[in-house]
This record gives sequence, structure tokens and C-alpha cells, in this order.
Amino acid sequence: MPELPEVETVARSVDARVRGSRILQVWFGSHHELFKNPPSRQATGLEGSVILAVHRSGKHVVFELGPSATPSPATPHAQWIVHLGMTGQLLVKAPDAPVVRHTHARLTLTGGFELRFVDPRRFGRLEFRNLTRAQCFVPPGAEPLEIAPQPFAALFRGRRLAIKAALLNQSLLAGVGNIYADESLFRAGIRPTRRAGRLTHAELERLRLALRDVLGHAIRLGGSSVSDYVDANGDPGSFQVEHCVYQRTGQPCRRCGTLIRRILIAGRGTHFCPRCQR
DNA sequence: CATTTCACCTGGTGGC
DNA sequence: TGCCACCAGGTGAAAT
Repeated sequence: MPELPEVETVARSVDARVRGSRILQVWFGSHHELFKNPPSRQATGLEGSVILAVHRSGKHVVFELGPSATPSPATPHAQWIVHLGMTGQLLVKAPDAPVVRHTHARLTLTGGFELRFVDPRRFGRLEFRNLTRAQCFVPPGAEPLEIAPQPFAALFRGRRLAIKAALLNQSLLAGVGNIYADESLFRAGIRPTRRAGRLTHAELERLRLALRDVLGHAIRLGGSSVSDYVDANGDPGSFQVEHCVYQRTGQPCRRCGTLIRRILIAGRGTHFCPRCQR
């Protein structure tokens, strides 16, 4: 489900519902592979904390936690970091709402709400970080909405792998996944098989701007709901109706009518227009 | 080191 | 209806 626009939408919708709430009680399921540190320790850290804010970093949802909401130098003392994997959902529900299959976490909050983490495939990850003597969470890759032309070009210099594979590498750019790699390469007119280090300055700048435009447009439409992605309120996004190539194999290109092709790059389905993308 | 492949999971779809 | 192959928004370990 979740690439940058979907994670941004989830973080914003969770923030709007839970900011300022205190976590009263935490329940975790028994699938321990979801937990980057022990669930008992995470629960101990979460219980009693106040959610100061919720935001996105790369593909991670970051909860900023504090001991209380009111004191103005509200410096966070801990973070709870949620990665949604392929099928993860963060939902805000009434405590008596039916608990669906594959619910792995329930956080009881003040104000009569519950935050739930649901993830059928269990590729998601939950991590608690105490910040009293430590480092806050920063993903290794650059933010594609903020990076300037020179550092963007430098990411790909000398690399022999396909540009599509490079875009999926989270330690280069954080937040781009399969949908938005394909859509951005289409808008930039670049074939996904091109070697990253072989792109011209002009092509790299087209790609940087295409990423910015596509991701920004997708955020405004609440992300792409291909199968089961929804925000904290259970609402789907609508950017999927704007897709030009992703999962449009065999359908006519919206720009030139040529049939969209699907190939494999780095083991991922890759969609492109053989005429518009050189 | 850079790059590729594969395993990790459940569930939906389409062919037979 | 059932069975099977294949596909899916991601990542990190192992292999090359």
C-alpha cells in the first residue's frame, strides 16, 4: 500500500485525530516479527505518554511522544515509529468498533478513541525509541519533495543499475516506491531500463521535477488506493484514476495511444510507454 | 563495495 | 466449487 503520498496522508489523518491525546493502555498481538524492539518494552514506553504530533519521514509514520501536553517547551522524549509494509493500516476507531482480522496493536487513548494497527501480510514494523540520550529517527535517504538539483544528480552519478531500481533504493531517496517510480519516469519521458549514471543533466532535472509534481499531486488526492489502502478514517485516496502507466499493461498510452508494456526490473513489475519513454 | 535475487506473508484474481 | 499459478504499495539478508 504505502509510498510517500499514502504515508503522508495516513500521518496527517492520524495527527488530526490523536494529537494531544494520552495513551492509556496498549495491547499487542503475538506476532513478534512486527516488533523491532520487544513489545513489552514498547508498551511500557507508550503507556502514559502524550502524542504531541504525528508526521511522515520517508515511508515511516513517526509519533512524537512527551510526558505531558501542556508545558510549552514540549520537547519530545520518545518516538514511536510505524512502517506500514505493503498492507499496513493505522486506523482511529471507537473502542467498541469490531476488531478486524490481522489487528496487531490497539492503543486506548483519552477522548474515547482507539488507534489500531492492522496488517494482513505482516511486512510492517513497529519501533519505540527513547530520546533522552539518543538520536531521533532520520531515514538515510533524501526527501524527494525537498532535494535540490545538484544533490539529486549526485545520487545517481557513476551508478550502473537501472534508474527504476535506483529510485526504489530508500537510502538514496526516501519514500519512492513502485507506483511513483513508474509514474514519475513516464512524466519525465525516461525509459526505466536506462542506467542511472547515464542520464543527462536535463533528464535528471526532468525526473526531479516529475517526482515533485507526481508526489505532490498524489498527496493532494489522498494517495493511490489500488486495493486496500485507506487513511486513519477509513477513506480511500483517488490518485489511482490519474495513473498513466502503473498497472495499465496493454492499455493505450494516455499521451500517444501506444500500448503500455510491463517488464521486470529488480524483481518488480515495471510499466512504461515504449514510445513516450526513451 | 555495488547490484541482484529471494524469502518473508496473506489474499485476490483468473484459468482450467 | 476447487485447485493452482501468479500477482501485489516493501525491505533486508544472502548470493554474486
